[in-house]
Amino acid sequence: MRSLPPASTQAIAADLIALLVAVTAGDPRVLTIQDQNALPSGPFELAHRSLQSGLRAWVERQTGLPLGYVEQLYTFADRDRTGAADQRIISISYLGLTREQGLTREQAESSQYEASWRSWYDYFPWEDHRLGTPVADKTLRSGLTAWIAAAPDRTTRSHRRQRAARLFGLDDHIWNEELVLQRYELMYEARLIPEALRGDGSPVPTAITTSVPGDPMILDHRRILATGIARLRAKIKYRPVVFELMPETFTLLQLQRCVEALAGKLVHKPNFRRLIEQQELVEDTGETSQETGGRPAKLFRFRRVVLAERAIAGTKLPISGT
Amino acid sequence: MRSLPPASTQAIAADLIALLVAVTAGDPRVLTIQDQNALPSGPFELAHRSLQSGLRAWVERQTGLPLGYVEQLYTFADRDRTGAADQRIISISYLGLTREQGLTREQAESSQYEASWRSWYDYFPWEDHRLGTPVADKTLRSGLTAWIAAAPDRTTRSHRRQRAARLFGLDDHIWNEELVLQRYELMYEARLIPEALRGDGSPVPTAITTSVPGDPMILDHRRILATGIARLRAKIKYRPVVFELMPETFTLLQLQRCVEALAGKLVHKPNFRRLIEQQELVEDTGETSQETGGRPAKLFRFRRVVLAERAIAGTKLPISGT
DNA sequence: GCCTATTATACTGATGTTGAGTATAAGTAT
DNA sequence: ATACTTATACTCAACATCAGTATAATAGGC
Repeated sequence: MRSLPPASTQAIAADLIALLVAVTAGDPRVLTIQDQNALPSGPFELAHRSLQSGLRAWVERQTGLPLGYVEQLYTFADRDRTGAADQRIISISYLGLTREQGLTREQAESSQYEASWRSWYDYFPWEDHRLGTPVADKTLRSGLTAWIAAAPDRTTRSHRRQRAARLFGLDDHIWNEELVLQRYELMYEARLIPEALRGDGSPVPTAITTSVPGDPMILDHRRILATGIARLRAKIKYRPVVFELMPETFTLLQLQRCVEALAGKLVHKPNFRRLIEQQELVEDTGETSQETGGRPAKLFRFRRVVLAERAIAGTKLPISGT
Repeated sequence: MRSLPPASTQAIAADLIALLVAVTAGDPRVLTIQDQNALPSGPFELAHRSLQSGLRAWVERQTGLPLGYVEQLYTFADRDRTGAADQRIISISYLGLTREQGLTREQAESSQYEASWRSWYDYFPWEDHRLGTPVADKTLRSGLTAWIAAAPDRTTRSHRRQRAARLFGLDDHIWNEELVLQRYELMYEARLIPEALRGDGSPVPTAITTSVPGDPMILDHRRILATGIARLRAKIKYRPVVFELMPETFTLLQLQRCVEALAGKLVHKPNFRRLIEQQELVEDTGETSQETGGRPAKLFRFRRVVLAERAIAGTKLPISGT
């Protein structure tokens, strides 16, 4: 077994990739650059104290966004993810939660990289189940069916059918909104998305491929996005991170809409309110909002103390399996 | 905002650190090298297809261990974690589950690095609550008390008291076995562990420091171990990963002891069995084990199919908050 | 043969959580 | 005024969880 450090002295470089999420107008959005098909990335420099501080410094300087919550997502270094074969880039991806606003003048005016916010459902239309099963499903389904039918033998076919059914909530399986990455991976295997067709010379089933909606991204950025969505959908259930995405004060329905936007499905209103109140996550500001079109709603504020209280204990949000 | 790759071409190297876990004789153990205070690490080479395949190849070749489950833990690159200031090592840590056996001859005979299995409670004695609150607690508690008392002002003191109470289950707080990392970080801040005293020239409260039990490790390896323990303790509750640590056949009590070893606390037997059976995680082999000293116990086998079935749906284990 | 230690198995009840439905209050648009 | 929208407050059944108890089957020591 090898001894300690003697680290390899090869041509390796490190990049930080930022997945910045905000929720605006009931839409979960990600910050993109370059014709809106790439995630912003920055170099990891020796000057940085740590990976996270490197990311924070770089993002806040360049965008002026208030980065509340930041967490490491995943580290990638697959050989085939970058074109060059002799050099290797390690990409450490981070998920950051913020609010869509306050892009610096510099940022807003510079159209060089065309930084802009885009709904993550532009890239994953099949992940939005708020209005029932999305339209994408019809073409997606035929793609899946073709993939299942194309299996070499009976058992493989059966396995594929099972897997597709479980992941996409077919037959009597229920839709599980957390399986974003697994669904993406299945579609990659099934070559239903353009990314799968890069680099190797195997036949391209254009008929299927071109028909499945959802914009692709460069390299494996869409995969990183899938990872982030999955992580966030899981996290909001046991950590009070949603509030990083909310304005200072908000109504309970706004909060609910935000959660629904992230989860991609609707929640039961009375239960949602019960859970929020039971856990004392918010406090009444005494003010009301009349912009709702109906009875004025109380405005609440996040009780910042719970961050200290439950850095530990955790939280619950009612996103059920139905 | 920066464009895409232009990755920095600085002196950066990448290392893979392996946290290999097995459970033997009711003890959760980790593979260590170098006088048993370091985790094995290997280089990340250009030849490797991906990070995970690099780790797998390297571990299995050198140790002959059957690596079942492998997952990425965390990526570190803090400046102060390595001695050298001008070079930067990115360490990607992985958690691997295996069984303690089948170390290759080469491995077993080579005493060069003295690879050996050690109980993770050697490094974290305060994490084992199977026999009630561990003895470590007395010295640990006085350390915490000193840290609380040393706070500069009243509010800080109150916060420290709160935090310590919640993390270590003092007063009427319950012990949460998942907070391994947070406890380690508190102790680091409170300078109750030797690692905290490296590198900077601040005063050393030897009286306290030397009295808190638990072996230190080199660099930030003990922190990585804490991260891994926390991850595993969380994971066994919703993923059937325990079985990677079990022999082919086992009794329900053996399984329970394994879970208890990992969680560091005892579980309620009837409830444990009910949950295991309800979920159909195991199947009867028809054989029994008489090595228990009592009534022969049925031998069970893990139903490998559930890996396919619930790569998705998840699993439950009864590790309660009491 | 009896006692004890060990495990297997079955049941019970209190408590808490969850999903879903209903009723009433307070505003706005027509 | 009326309808429509949203806010807020309850209720209820189904289910899961925690904890405790009782009984049966086997081995080993005395």
